[in-house]
Amino acid sequence: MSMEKNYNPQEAEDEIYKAWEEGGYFEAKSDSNKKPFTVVMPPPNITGNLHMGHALDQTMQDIIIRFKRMQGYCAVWIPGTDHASIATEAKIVEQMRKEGISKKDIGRDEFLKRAWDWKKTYGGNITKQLKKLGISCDWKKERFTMDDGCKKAVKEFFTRLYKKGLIYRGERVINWCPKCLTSISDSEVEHEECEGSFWHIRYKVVGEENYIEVATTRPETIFGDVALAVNPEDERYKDLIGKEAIVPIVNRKVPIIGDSYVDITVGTGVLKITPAHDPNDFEVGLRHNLPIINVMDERAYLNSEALEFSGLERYEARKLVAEKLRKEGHLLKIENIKHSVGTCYRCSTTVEPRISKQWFVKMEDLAKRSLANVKEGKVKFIPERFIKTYFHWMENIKDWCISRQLWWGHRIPVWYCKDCGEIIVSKEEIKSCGKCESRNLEAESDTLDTWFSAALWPFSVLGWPEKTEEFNHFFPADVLVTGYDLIFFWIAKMIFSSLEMTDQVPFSRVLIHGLIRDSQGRKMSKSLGNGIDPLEIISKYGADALRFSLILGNSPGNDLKFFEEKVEASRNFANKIWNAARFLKMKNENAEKTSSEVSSKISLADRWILSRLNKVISEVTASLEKLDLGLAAQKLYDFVWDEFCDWYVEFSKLSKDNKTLEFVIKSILKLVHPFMPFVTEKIWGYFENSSIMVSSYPLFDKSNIDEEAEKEIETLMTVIKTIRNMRREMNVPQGKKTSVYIEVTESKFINVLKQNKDIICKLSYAKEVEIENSFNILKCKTSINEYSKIYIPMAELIDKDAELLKLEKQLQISRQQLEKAQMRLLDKNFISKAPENVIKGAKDVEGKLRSKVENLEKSILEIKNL
RNA sequence: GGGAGCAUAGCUCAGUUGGUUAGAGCACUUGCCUUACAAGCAAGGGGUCACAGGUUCGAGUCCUGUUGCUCCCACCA
Repeated sequence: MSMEKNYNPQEAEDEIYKAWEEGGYFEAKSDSNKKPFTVVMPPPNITGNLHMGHALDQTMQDIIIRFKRMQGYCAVWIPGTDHASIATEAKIVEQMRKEGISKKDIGRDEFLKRAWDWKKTYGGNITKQLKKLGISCDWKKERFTMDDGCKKAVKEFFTRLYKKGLIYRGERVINWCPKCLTSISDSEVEHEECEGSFWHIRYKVVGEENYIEVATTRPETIFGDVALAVNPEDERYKDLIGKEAIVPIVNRKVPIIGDSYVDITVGTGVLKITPAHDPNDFEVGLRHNLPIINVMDERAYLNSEALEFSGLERYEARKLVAEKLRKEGHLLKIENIKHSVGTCYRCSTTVEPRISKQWFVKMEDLAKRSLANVKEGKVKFIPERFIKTYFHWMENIKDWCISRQLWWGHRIPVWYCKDCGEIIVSKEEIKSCGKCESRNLEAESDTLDTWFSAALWPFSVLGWPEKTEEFNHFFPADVLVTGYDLIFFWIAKMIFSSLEMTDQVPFSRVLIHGLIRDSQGRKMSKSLGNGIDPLEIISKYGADALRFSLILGNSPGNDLKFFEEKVEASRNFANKIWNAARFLKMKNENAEKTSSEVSSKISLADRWILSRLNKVISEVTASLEKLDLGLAAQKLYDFVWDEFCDWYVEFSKLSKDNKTLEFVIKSILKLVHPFMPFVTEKIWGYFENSSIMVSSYPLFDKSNIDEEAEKEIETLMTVIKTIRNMRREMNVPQGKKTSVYIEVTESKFINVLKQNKDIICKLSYAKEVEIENSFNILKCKTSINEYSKIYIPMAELIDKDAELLKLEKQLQISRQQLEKAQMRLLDKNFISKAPENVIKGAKDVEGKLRSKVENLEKSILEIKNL
C-alpha cells in the first residue's frame, strides 16, 4: 500500500482508535507482575461538553500514560465522570420548566428518575468526545461518582468521620445561592469586585436627642438589625455602650454594644448587627446573646419581617428602603464605593448569607495532617510554587459545609427519630430508632457536596472501601493532572480524605496546568462566546495536531493562549514525519527493484545521527520523567525537523543503505507516539504488523554517542552553509550549478571533507567540488569560515570594491569578537576560577576566531593585489 | 490587606544547577515546484532579555528595590 503525499488524519483516526480498543491495549491487569503506574482521570461533568481545558488535561495524562506503558510499566489510567450535582440538577429543573413543571410538582423520586434518565441519555456524551482525542485510558474500568461503588465509599467516609466527631450538624450563617436554592461551600463562592454604595443612616439614641450614623451596603437588611456595635476603644462612641438606639422604619429598640470586631477606621465606626445575614454579625450576636431575625426567604425575597416591603426582591427592596429612609430623614448620604461581592461559582448569582442548619466537616485536624504530609514531600507539586497556595489555604481553612439542598447527589446517610430526637448515622438503610425503637423516622433530605464524593475518587475508583486486588496493586496513584483552579476544590480535599481513610497520600505527584485562553488572553467562556470547540479543530487538523499544539513549548502551570496557527504548525510537523517515512518507504521499494549490494560499513552520517538520536532519547526521557512535557515536545520537534529531516535525510539520499534511516525513523515514531498517537500508529502500520502501542520505548545507548562524528558533521555543515550563503549573496539561482574550491585552513578536517565530497557537492548545489590545502585562484567569489576558505569562480559577477568592503566589515566584527575572547583568556580571575570545561570552550572559540581573522586578512590582501 | 505569577524578536512563547555569539513557531524579505514533504526547501532581516542597583571571573538566569500587567486568597460593614 502506498502512502499518500499528505497525511490525512480524518481518514485514519477513528479506525485506529477502534483497533486500539479492540486490541485491548488500554487495559491494565492488576495481577501483572510489571511495576504499576497509575493515573486517575479527573472526572469531567456529565453535563459538560469537551472544551479546550479538557483537551489539555487529557492530552497531558495520555502522554504520560503512553510513555510509561511503552517503558514497560503496568500503566493504568482510570476514567470516569462526575455527577455534578448542582449543574445537573439545574439542567433537569430547566428541562422541566420548559414542560411547565417544577420539582415540587413531581416529588423527589420522580425527579431522580428523570435525572437518571437524563444521565443515561446524555451522560456518555463527554466520554465519546474524549475518545476523539485519542486518549488511552482503560475504559473497562470506567466509573461514575454516583455508581454503587462510589455510594458505598461516600457512606463509609461519612460515617467514619462522624464517629470520629469530625462531622457535625449546626446552625450557621452559610453561603446561600438564591438561584440554585442551596447552600454552597466557601470555596464555591467567587469574589467579584464591583461598584456599590455606602448608605449612611442615622439611628436615634433612646432618651437622647442625638443620633448615631451608621454606614451600610445593605439597607434592606435593616429589618434584621438587633444591635448597633462600636469598638470599646473608640473614644467617639464608648460612652454610648449600654444605651439603646432605635432602628428606623421598624422603630425597634436595640442595644448599643461594644465589640472589638468593629474596625474604628471603616465607615463611621459603627456597625449595625444583623446576625441572620452576615457571618460576622452572627458571631457578634452569639457573643452578646442577641436574637436572630431572618428577613428573607430562600429566593432572597423579603419576608413578613419587612413590613410593607415583604415580598420584594432584595435589590428592589434595597432601593425602596433607601427611599423611605430618605423621606423620613434618616438617610444622611450615599457614598459610592468599590467592594467585593460573593457570587455562586455555578450561576454567578450574588450569594446571600443565610442562617440555616447544615452539615459540616471539622477541618482543623484533617488539615494539620495533610499539611504535615505535604511538607514531608509525600506529595510533590509541579510546578512547585503551587505548594504555597496549598499551604496558605490549608493553614487558614474553615469548616467545610457539605450539605446541599438538592436532590441529585449522594443523600446524607442520616435519619432523625421524630419521637426521641435521636440522630442516626448509618451506612445501612435504617427502619427504626436504635434508642427508642420508634419507627417514626425521617431521613435527611439534603445531599452532599459534589466534592465530597470527588474527594474519594483516587481510591473509590479502585474499589475502596472493599479490600480489592486493584486497590492493593494500583494505589496510591503516581500522577494526578489538573488545573490550578482545582487546588482548593479538589486536590486539597483528596489529600486529607485519603490520609484519613487509607493512611496514605492519594498520589505522589500533582502536575498542574494553566487555563487556556483565547488569542487575546481572555478566558474562554460561554458568555463571551469566544470558546473554541476542540472537536472542530480536530476535524480540521486532526487530534495529533491539536494535542501537540497544546503541549509544545509550554511550561507547567502557565496559562496558554490558543492560536489556530500553532495547530497548523503542529499538523505540518505530523506531515513532516509522515513524509520522512514516505521517503523511506519509497527508498526501500526502489532498493528492492534494483537489488544492488549495500555496503555494511556505517557511514559518518550514520554515526552522527545515531549519536544525536541517543542524546535526544536521553533528554526527552529525562524531560518526560520530570513531567516537563512541553520541553520534551520541543526537543523532538527540533531534532526531527532540523537534524533528521533537513540534514540526515539529505545525506541518506547518497547512500543505498537504509538500515540506519529505518532505525532512526522507527525510534522517532516511538518517541513521538505519546504526543501524536494517531499519525505514528498509522505510519508504523506501513512497516510493522503490530501496534506501536505495544512497542517498547527507545533506550539510551551510550555506545552510540560519537563526539568525533558530531564534530566532523558540524564542520561539513558549516562548509555547506557557507557555500549556500555565497550562492545566495551572488544571486545564483538554485538550479544553476557552480564549481566550488575549498581551501582547508584547519588541516585536521581535510580528510573528512575530502571523504564527503559528494555530500558537500549535493547539498551545496555544486557542479564539482575541489578540496585542497591551498589554491591559487584569482577573480573568485570567496568566503571565509573557521575551517576553510571557499572560492566560487564567477568572475564576471565579482565587484572588487564591494567584495573588499564586505570582507573588511566581516573582519572588523571578527576582530572585535576575537579581542573579547582573548581578553577573557588573559583574565587571571577567569582562568583561576572558571571550571576547566568552560576555559576549554573559551580557548576553542578563541582558536576558531583567530583562524577566521587570519583567513580574512589574507583574502583581503589577495584581492587588493589583484 | 496578604500571597503568587508574568515582563526576552512585530506576535505567541522556550531558555536546565549562572558559562561567553540568547533560541523556536508564526509573521516579514529574497530565491527555489532540488522525484519525502509548497502543509515544503534554501538564505536573510529583526532582541542594550521592563527599569535601577548589587553579588560574581562571568547574570536573561541569583539578590534587593522600582514600574507595569495578570491571578489567587481575605469577615472592612
